[in-house]
Amino acid sequence: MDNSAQIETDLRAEGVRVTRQRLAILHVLRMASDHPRAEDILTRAKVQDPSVSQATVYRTLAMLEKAGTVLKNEFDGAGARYELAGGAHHDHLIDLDTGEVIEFHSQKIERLQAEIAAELGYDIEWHRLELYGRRPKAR
Amino acid sequence: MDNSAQIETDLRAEGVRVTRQRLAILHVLRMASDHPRAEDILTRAKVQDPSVSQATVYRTLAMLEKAGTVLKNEFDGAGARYELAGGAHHDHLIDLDTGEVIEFHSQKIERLQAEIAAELGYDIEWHRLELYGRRPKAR
DNA sequence: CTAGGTGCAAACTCTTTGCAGCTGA
DNA sequence: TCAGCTGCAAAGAGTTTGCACCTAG
Repeated sequence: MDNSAQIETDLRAEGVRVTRQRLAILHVLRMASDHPRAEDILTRAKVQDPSVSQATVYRTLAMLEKAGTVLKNEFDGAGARYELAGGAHHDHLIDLDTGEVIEFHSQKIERLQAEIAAELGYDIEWHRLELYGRRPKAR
Repeated sequence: MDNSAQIETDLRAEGVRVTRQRLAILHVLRMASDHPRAEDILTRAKVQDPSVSQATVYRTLAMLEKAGTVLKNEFDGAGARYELAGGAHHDHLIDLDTGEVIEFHSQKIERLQAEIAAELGYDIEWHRLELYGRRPKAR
């Protein structure tokens, strides 16, 4: 079954207009295998639609984030990095040498987090787990 | 034994000058039970020494961070928040209603993180774990 | 047709930096 | 003494916003 246009359908259902610019930005996010910054998204979106502006990229990303369609990450404090929320929840491992971002998931850690929060009297709404490491040099 | 001036001693040993401004900033960090932002630190430091400037706060925090004396956190993307590194390692639970930051530590989670990284072929250098939650309403 | 979206450029927030004068060791 | 530190103010980086025009539905 083809659900590649599901996001657009959902947006329309919420009364959000599906514009050329938004389609270009969504296309970029769908194609991205990295976690691009706003600037990267702008550059790539302009390929498909040169009229896209920086302001629209930021406004669209904010809109999609609020809608739960995209996730905003702040890995290194040098500007946010975005990804489509589509798949299963995951955390990130950032390679300190290459900057590469690896996604992973651990049900055990998720469970432990919930337990710890419960002990402190809290319900977790969301969380952020980032591991920063290096691939040991082969010798 | 009194080691309240250990940081100053260490800094001097590294050839770093212990100035009035730096003492004021260190004092603020030692007194803080919250995780103040640069702006808060400036305001509080000015009480003890009105000559402290914004530039010096940022320069001193950067210096202390590099020295491993302070930890820089970026909880909400609205400016970094600092704390003295002195104690044991811990992670943070942020109360979404009050903004309060609670520190916690779990040896189990630390261990799991290392295991996961190892499976992916990495050694963890450092990590960031933040839980965002709410205290369930009593009923 | 018209409410919502857009480009442009200016404004904002947080942080960094160049420079000339100051000061701790 | 004098290298390192400081305040000031200007510059940067990333993001947000006001406004007049545009366009999807």
